[in-house]
Amino acid sequence: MHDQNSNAFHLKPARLREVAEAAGVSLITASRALSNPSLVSEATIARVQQAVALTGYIPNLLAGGLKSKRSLMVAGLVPAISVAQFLPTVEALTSALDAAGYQLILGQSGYDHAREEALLNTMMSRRPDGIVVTGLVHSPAARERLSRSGIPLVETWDLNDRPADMLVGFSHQKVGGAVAEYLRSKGWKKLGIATGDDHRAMLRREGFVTTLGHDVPTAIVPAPSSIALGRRALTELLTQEPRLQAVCCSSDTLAQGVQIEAQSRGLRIPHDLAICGFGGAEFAAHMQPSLTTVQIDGAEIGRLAAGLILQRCRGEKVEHPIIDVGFQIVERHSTVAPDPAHL
Amino acid sequence: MHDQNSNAFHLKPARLREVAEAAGVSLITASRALSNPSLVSEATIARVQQAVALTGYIPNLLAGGLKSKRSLMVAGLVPAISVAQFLPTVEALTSALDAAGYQLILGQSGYDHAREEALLNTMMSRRPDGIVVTGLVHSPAARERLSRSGIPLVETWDLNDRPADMLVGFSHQKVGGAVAEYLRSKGWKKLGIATGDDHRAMLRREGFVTTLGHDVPTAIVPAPSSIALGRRALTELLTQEPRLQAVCCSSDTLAQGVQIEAQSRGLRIPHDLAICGFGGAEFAAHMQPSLTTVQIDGAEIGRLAAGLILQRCRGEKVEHPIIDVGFQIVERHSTVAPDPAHL
DNA sequence: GGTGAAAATGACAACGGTGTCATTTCGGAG
DNA sequence: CTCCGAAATGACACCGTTGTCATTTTCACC
Repeated sequence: MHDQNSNAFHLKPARLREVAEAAGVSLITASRALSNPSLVSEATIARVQQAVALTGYIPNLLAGGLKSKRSLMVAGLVPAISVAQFLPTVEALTSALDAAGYQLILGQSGYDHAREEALLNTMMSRRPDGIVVTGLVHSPAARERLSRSGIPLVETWDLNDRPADMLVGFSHQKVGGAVAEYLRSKGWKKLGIATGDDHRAMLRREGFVTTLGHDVPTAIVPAPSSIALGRRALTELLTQEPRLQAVCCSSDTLAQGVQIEAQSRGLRIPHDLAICGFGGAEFAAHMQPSLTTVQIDGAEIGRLAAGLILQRCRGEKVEHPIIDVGFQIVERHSTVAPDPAHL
Repeated sequence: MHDQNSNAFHLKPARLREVAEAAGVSLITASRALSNPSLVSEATIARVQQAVALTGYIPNLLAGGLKSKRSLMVAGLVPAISVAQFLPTVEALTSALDAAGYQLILGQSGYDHAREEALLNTMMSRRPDGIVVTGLVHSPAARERLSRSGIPLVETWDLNDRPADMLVGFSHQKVGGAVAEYLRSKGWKKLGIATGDDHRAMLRREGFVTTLGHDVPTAIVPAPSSIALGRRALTELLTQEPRLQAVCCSSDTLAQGVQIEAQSRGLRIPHDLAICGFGGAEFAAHMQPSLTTVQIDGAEIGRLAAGLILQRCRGEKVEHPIIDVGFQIVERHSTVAPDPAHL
């Protein structure tokens, strides 16, 4: 066995017991030195840390979590990772949790309620210390299970008087209404709407239509949206209403597709067609002409959600379990008539 | 206590023991009925499943994983979630793992080697059944720890003769070289490069420069890239070389910024400036003019990575632990001279 | 020096499952 | 009817850590 030395490293990985032995303390003292140092003397902490380095010890959070009932994991559910809207939220959520020693387990519910329910069950079997979902939890059975489990839950990107637990979002109806009023205030008369078929987009459409007080040309495309779907949507809208003046889109990507299709038809924007997006994507500001959009602070939603979960994990009382982060219409060239006289 | 009944649900959640009692079988039989049904009679399985429904049992994967040494989790590391390039990979990875009953724990290493190392340690303490990183594992200490741990590891989005364990990727040097040759073959002479400062982008640049055989105007911007950084990069390149004819960009987003800046300066694309992106983003096809880019099948990388991990988890031997998924230059209008005479 | 409270440490059991090996049941062959 | 192997079930210990309670040590103060 010429390589007996190197093989020594292939022995069973060190457990806390080995660390404790190496440090000359009891198992439980070693445990505290690592996870609750305030209970242990400085000298002992140092010895234990030295022993950790020596043995190459890697804690086992499965074992720790089992006993302590703190898994230090938070489950996060998004419809699909590729939905750009939610990225800043997921990113901020991951960062904020990580800073507190928590990690995110990611799940894709795929805009499917049955899938969402199954995924929540799977997630719950990991005993996460919190769950963050984008959108509301739709399945009543899942809501019931979640509330029974006592796991802190944050619903995001939506608003509701009676959330399952906590909530960080904004009112999609209000967004739709605000866009309708905004476009009308700019003098556009023949309005249309191009929208994905997901729940939240439908709420915005509802607000849009309700505020206008009458039905409008509508193109509904399957979520998630894409440039190609945006092009198709405008084609459909123009079939419904050739004299269309403005389009409200359920995402910036869709709006981009609408604009590309419009330009390829020789329509001048906004003179012949005004466009409003949703989401506040970076590229919206750089489009030619730049795109008016509804800005949502997705990162803030993620941070706030993490904050709520962490507060609960620390056992603190959450004063405001419902947070409305609002929204903001960012006016750009795509909706500002260069020559109001044409109206 | 008018609601004693409903309070009954707030009792401690059911454990497998309670399920077994309700089903009239032993604890261990209940365990097998759920996790290894082939060992249990049909009738018993049915009774256990009924008992599960009755008690509202939710398994505890922390406990199961502790004993069985299968956590059913895979750790995934990306530099940042917002990096669009990796999204299809993460999405496909999540889906493929989910189909096999595994979930992904997500971590953001933030282009920082120290952070990467710390994050890998944290991840390892969760005893994942596999680890997938985008890019190579850079820290030697982390590589050492990982290989000692025996956790299946897949490095992605890069290529290397001696991966830490397994690898799914492609050669960035070759990409750089291929783009250089392609642009030269199209007749462009004064080439420049706009690139993020991350490791892989630098490798592409190396391939680009090596193939050309001489230094070129270079604008290096901090990762992650953005449209704004693309605009700035072109400004810098034009300062270095006012007669610049073509720009190789390290991402489609950067290329978009370069194009916007070029157009705002009145440069015609590709007549006055050719642009090549990287990543195969959807919007590249829809830009005006459409953007030539290097297409990578990110989703395939994710699927293959999941496949390798799962093979290892099943104890199968992996025949080809190094997979080169290659790349493809997608030619579009941004690099095809409408009038070769101008050259 | 004695006293008491706080700080530091330790012993033991337990968290909720599954691996391992032992035992029982069952069905078909002789 | 007996016997044997496979199928089905069961008993027990154990995975690696932490909660709980008990014990020892330290130290300020009278």
